[in-house]
Amino acid sequence: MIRSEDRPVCHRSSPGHHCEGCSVRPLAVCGALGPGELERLSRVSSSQRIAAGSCLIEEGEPAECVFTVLEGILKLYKLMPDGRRQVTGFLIPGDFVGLAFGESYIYTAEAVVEGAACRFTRNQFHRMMEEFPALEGRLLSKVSTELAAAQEQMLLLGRKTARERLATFLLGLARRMNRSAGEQVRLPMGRADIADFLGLTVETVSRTFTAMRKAGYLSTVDKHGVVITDLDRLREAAGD
Amino acid sequence: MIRSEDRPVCHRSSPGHHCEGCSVRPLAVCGALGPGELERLSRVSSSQRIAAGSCLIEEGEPAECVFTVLEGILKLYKLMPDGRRQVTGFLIPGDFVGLAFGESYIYTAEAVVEGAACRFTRNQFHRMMEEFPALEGRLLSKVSTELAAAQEQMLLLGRKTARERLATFLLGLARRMNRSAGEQVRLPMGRADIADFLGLTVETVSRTFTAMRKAGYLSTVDKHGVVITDLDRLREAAGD
DNA sequence: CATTGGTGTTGATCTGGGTCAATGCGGCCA
DNA sequence: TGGCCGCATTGACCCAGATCAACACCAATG
Repeated sequence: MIRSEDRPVCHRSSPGHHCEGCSVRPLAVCGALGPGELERLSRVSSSQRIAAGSCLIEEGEPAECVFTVLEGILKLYKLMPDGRRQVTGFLIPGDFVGLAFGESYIYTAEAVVEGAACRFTRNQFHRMMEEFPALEGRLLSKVSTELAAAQEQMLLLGRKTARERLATFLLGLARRMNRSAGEQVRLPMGRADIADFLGLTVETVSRTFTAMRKAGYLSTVDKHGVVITDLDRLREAAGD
Repeated sequence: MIRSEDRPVCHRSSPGHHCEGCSVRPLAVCGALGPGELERLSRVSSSQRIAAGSCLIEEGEPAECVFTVLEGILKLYKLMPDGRRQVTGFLIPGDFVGLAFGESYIYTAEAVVEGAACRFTRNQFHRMMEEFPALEGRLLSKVSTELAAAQEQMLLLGRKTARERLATFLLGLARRMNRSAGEQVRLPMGRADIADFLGLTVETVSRTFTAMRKAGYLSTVDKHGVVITDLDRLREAAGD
């Protein structure tokens, strides 16, 4: 296991950037704002690169900032004292990070691949929400979507078999990445991350991939590429 | 298993009620509003009783209304086609029900014991939120809290042992009901509901209760009462 | 080009919790 | 007062997935 002192550190860049030209804005909470408001937003935000394997925020640390993912993939996870880990989700550009009701972050957000995020202090973001209720509305909608996904994941973790879990995961990923059957789905995360997301071990994930390959549901390209070759049967294997 | 056609039906009462006098308001989203605004709210809401075992909303049904729990306990759950069930949470007075981004409810809300709820149509509630952003703020805060609880539950379902799950559940319940060690915690739900919440079977829940009783962590009063007799060891058993 | 370390796969074995089945135990109604 | 009926508990056995161990496959490094 990688401990925090082994991980690369986030590089913090200067705030000289422009929200108007931001390509993820339509996807993000900031999509709620008009041109004049974006000017205000630009002044209170700053972008930063995130090296692969580095943590944007860490569970238990004081929650001072919130972020919008600009680029890359992040994984969110919680740890138990003995090292058991549960990945609670993967974030893609446009997603919001850092919601913490209380003083501290309740999960760690670690970059799976190199990326970037847009940072606000919680205070400034709060002020922006008070000033522009549309921002709060967008955030509510984002958080609600996340809650729905979390409930779906509880069903997966509480009641699905290993095969159903992996099938559900792959279908969800394909849908989220707008891939249809036949197209390649990229899995930027490693087997350990998938296992910790699905509540399984790496061995079981690996065996289940092999079983699905043999059953003809899918083929794997290299260790990060999957092609769904029989969508119906994969759907059936997902069980719901 | 109880199918919907066997269940009692919700009784719908008239809208003649007053938000000002509402005892759960301080806990609920409506706590955001002032006296004049409550007058408006009274006009678009109506209260209804919920018989034990009846469903306030059902997974897959068109999502027309949202609710605040006034009284009683509800369980939220999702079903798989073959009947496997995951309880995603229990609601107490002040909690909000019915968030559904999309056309349909994504879970069923069923009364564990007889209770009551305050109903709004989604449209009217939306209009109220646009008019009074503070309402949206309170809802965001409620939903964020629920999301945090859902992430905690993912850790439980994905990574904890049966003993850890039950210990975590009991500690959470005691905290939520403001009970300290030595006081009785009431479990209005049956073993099947607990099992479906913790991703276990009734047999395992029962065996784990027995093991904890024998180990001296707790004693059971009747089948719905639990007294935590050794808080430290129960905390230790929760593992985190 | 050999070496090493990180990641994935496969095999053998073990076990926590599931499954199946019997029994206990009130509460309720006739 | 006895006979259900709906839970909860307990016991015996089983199995999906965990654990432990070996090995394969690069990519990076000297």
